[in-house]
Amino acid sequence: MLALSETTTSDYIYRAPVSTSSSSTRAVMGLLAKQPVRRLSSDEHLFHEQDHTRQIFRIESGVVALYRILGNGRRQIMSLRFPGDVVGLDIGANRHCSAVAISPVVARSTTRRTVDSLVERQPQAAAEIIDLIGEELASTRQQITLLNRRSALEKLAAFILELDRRQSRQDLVRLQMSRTDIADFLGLTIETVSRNLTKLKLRKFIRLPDIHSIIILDRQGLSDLADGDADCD
Amino acid sequence: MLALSETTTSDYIYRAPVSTSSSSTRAVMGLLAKQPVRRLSSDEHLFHEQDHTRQIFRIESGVVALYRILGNGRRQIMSLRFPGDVVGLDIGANRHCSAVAISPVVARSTTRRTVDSLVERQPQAAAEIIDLIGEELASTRQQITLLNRRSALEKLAAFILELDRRQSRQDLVRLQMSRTDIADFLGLTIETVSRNLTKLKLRKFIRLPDIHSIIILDRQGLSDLADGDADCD
DNA sequence: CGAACCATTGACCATGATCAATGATTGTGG
DNA sequence: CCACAATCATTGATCATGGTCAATGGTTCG
Repeated sequence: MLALSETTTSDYIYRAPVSTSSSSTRAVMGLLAKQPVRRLSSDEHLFHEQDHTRQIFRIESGVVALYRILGNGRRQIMSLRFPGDVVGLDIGANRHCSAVAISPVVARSTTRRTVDSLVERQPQAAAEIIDLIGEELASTRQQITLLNRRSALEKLAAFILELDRRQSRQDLVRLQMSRTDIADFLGLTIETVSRNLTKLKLRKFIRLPDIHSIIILDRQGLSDLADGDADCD
Repeated sequence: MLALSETTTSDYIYRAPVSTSSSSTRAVMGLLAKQPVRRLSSDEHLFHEQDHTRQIFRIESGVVALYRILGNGRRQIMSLRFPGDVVGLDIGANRHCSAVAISPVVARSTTRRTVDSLVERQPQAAAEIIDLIGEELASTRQQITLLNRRSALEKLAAFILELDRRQSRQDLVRLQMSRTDIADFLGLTIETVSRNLTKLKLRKFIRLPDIHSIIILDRQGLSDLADGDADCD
């Protein structure tokens, strides 16, 4: 989905956040930074739900979706992971979710084993892992508040702002994914996504210069919507 | 998890699961087990969203809700924690959610500082913490699949089965919480909860001997509903 | 016994899913 | 390079689920 030649440089490339947060060493991140890059094309899997062994990835560019297939056959995207994010750390017994590139992705990866032995040599690295999983937990909780009891319009407003935040762009948001991906992430249908994007456009909150781009015109308006402080429908 | 043969009195008390899973030492759990018990009554908070310091609890009996207040004033319960579960480990920067007892609760608690110094002395304890947070992550993801794209009836069926699993009862499920709590957990209104409970009753999937108890009559039927394999509406 | 709270039930309505048709964009082979 | 196919996005019409408002019933506590 989505061509995207990274030739034209960073226009389509999310930037890795400077340095996420808090504490600890950067031992695990440092380890990952030394790995060779690996390129995945759209729809290529990082790992599957049922995999026993699981590699650990750090995303350099592109978007990765963590998803699960529900009983009714629907795909629920639990989390979107962007450049700078680590994917696959949530190991242990069975974490049952799959990871797939929903845009061309560049990532560096290592094995669980390597990370484990790193922790053995540098016990403080465990604190970093705890931080990283904690971030994933926070993002998953955020997803719950995004999904629940919010109208389609509110979900989309929040989604656009989140993308913008992650891309550290001022106005131009690159979607880098299909309407289906957005729908599966927000728990909507593609029709509803489409309708509410045009609704945001009609309200002059955004412009849609092309199908994979959004220009934010009224950040405050979007923000009010996303927070549920909306004045009306 | 489970087995539970308790007698008399504790009819309303969940038992802690024997030993959750997998790996590592039980150093943190051991530390918690040595703490004095603390009793909280319904609606008493373990901690608030904005708290800086945060204690770490192990629930002995009762139910704790992790929740957040959304912009529209609604309460979203992100996670229900039962006996044997640890609450408050998801520290780090700001995890922004509050924890409240929604039934009388008995818990043991310690401070973050104590756990940290334990990890300093026994680095392997970090692996246990990673496991515990990983469990919380898994449960939060489970909550997403429960919330999203499921009908009210499906949510309730899944909820009842989950409670049953946690109480290791065969047929009798003690709710130990109000309809409002259930609604805030499932992302529904109390009216919808009520209506769909009676719908399950009419279909002979459950009985409702009293307002805080459910008797499972057709586990397979509930299971089919919860998995979305349902035959019809 | 009455008051307060919680749960149930009903009537109505709005949001979003579904079904269906049309447009737009991309990819492929002649 | 164009034509066709295939995929994806948009828009419309209809309907069902669940939210809201409102009234009633049941339980508990003073």
